[in-house]
Amino acid sequence: MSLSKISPSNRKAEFGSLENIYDCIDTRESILFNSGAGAGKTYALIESLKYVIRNYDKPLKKHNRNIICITYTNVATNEVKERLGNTDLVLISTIHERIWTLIKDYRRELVQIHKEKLIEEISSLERIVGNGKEYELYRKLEDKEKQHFTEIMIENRELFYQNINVKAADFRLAFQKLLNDFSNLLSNISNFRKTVSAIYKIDNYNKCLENIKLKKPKYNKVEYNSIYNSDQLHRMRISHDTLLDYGLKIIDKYDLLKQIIIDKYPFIFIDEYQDTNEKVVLIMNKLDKYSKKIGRNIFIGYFGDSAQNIYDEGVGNKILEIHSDLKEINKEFNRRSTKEVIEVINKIRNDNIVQVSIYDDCDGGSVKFYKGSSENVRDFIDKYVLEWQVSLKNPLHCLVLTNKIVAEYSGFINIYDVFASTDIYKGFNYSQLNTELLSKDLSKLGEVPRLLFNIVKLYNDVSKDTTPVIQLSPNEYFLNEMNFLELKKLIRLLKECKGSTLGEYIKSIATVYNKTNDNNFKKIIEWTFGIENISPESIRNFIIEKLFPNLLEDDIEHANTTSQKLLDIKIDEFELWYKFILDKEEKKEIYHTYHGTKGREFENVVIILENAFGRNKNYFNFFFDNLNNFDTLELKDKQTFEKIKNLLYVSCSRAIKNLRILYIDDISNFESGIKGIFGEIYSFGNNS
DNA sequence: ACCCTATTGATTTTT
DNA sequence: TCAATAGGGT
Repeated sequence: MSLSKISPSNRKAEFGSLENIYDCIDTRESILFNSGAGAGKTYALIESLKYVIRNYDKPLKKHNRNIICITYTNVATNEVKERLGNTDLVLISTIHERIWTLIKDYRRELVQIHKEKLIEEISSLERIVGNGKEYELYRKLEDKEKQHFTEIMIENRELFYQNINVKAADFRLAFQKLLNDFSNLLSNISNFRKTVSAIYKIDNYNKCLENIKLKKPKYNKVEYNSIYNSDQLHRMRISHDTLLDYGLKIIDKYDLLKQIIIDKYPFIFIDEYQDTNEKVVLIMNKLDKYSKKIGRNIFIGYFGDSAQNIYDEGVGNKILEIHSDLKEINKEFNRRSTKEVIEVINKIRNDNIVQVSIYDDCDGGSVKFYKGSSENVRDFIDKYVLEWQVSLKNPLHCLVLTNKIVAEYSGFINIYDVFASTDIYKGFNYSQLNTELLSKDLSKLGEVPRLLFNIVKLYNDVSKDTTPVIQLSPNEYFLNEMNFLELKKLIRLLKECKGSTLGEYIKSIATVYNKTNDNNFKKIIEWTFGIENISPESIRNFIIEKLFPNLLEDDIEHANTTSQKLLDIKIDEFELWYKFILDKEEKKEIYHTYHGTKGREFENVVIILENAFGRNKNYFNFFFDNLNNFDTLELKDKQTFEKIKNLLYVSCSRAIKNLRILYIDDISNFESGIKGIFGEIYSFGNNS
């Protein structure tokens, strides 16, 4: 077995970097702990938390104080909780949850900040309408005409939203009569939509301000709910970014709040600092500086790696400009990968952190770079499934760029495509699709995906005899009440439901449901579907209603065929999807997006690389092309370069032992850049 | 054939 | 939001 022997001197050196942190904790000197991929950053974080618990337990408890630990994702929160063990001294959560608990009781102050935000938004919208080219036609109207037009549009909101996704010609048709006096405004529909949206927003915000002023119920508090991805300011609802915004504002504004936080939470730890929002760092900086001003002590520890900053919002290496006077501690050991992998990832990051393995027995891995084409991808993966003798327990992990490709290779592209063609997920809401259909955080599932999840769960649980019956039930109490005979009858009924497609399965369930008088069965089915009237039609209507809100007569056919397509998909495909989001795939090769692998590690990794990413047709080739002339690039290009570098670094550093890269575009223009990092370039497939 | 404008369709990730 | 394309006008 390799990667197991640590020499005493390395062990001592590693402990040394921990001791550096401990010293800073004792002197309350805030730190920036930087370590490369696989350095055991989370380990250092956990050990630091344990150190604080060990040494400050009594005084903290005596004054009812806590340690705060902030992570970037819910998954990471759970991991830290698990690894740290049970303690009520440390409050572990995501930044959003923490900030919200800190500020939510300051209702009046939040409403005040909300009012200021609304006023700010109104004037910013008015500025945009006053200057933007898209609003020119509206701007040219006389004041009276503007008012008239605004009145018409506000009266016909529903019609507007019904037509929000229709093609330009149909949109024009829908509004032609209504806007006879303003037909020139309809010359460009996208501009028209933009203008009207701005008008609606301004109107909403003004009405909201009015309601706050009149002290109407529901307008006396601001709400944050993590399932919304965007603000609904006029409904007093804020989303993730605005929460941080309000947090920063309220902490900036009220010294008393700063003091309370400093008093109650003298130790704050932040995991993956590089991807946390700038505003969080601004908040921490304010707390740090204020604590010094009033002569208190607070320790803030940032743990992360600026070379792994892959999200645009993340603060990255700007952190030192925002939060000054941080003591930097670097850790250069790698406790994840073989030396062959480490050598390559060091070349990618190419900065002051040059990792060495902590293990004496760190060889035995391999890295190879192949050129090929998109037709070769399957063969390439198959080759390594065989060659590396991967198993269900130790599968091959394949990194691709988009969720769509993940869905395709994982075997549920039909599901993905059907959802992508529905009204609520196409166009503007496209990004919502990945959240609501593919998120492994089940609380994020959309309404229809949740319904499908429940149905497939039932199917899966019933077909597997090993599933404890208890899991089928809405609550344990209800099943505990059942006697053996009832239980047997229930299981028999559940097994009667069959079908090879989703539609057939639903039909079969509905048939049994309407035939039987077994209340236990009925309860389970009602709980699964979340509705009381169970019939193929009612389920179908539910799906259509949710996927096509504001349905127009003309589009009913499209909605019908789309929902039929969904119902015609094989249950087997839904099972693949179900196991994918549960992270319980029973396959020898498992697909991820590059971004989705953050913080994880796999023994064998294949990366499918290409030029394009998102809208950018020249992404990864841009990186390899400019490896040697980074200094000559413009600022913006430099930032792009760093982002690509970080993404490549994150993906390649997931590998523990073996790493293969297949580049599926022509690389002849930047071969030397690739060779500089990966060494020899091999050919795969027939285009050599 | 060319120019300009309008329309359409495509995208990573997290809270 | 933005780039590619379709379409209309000359």
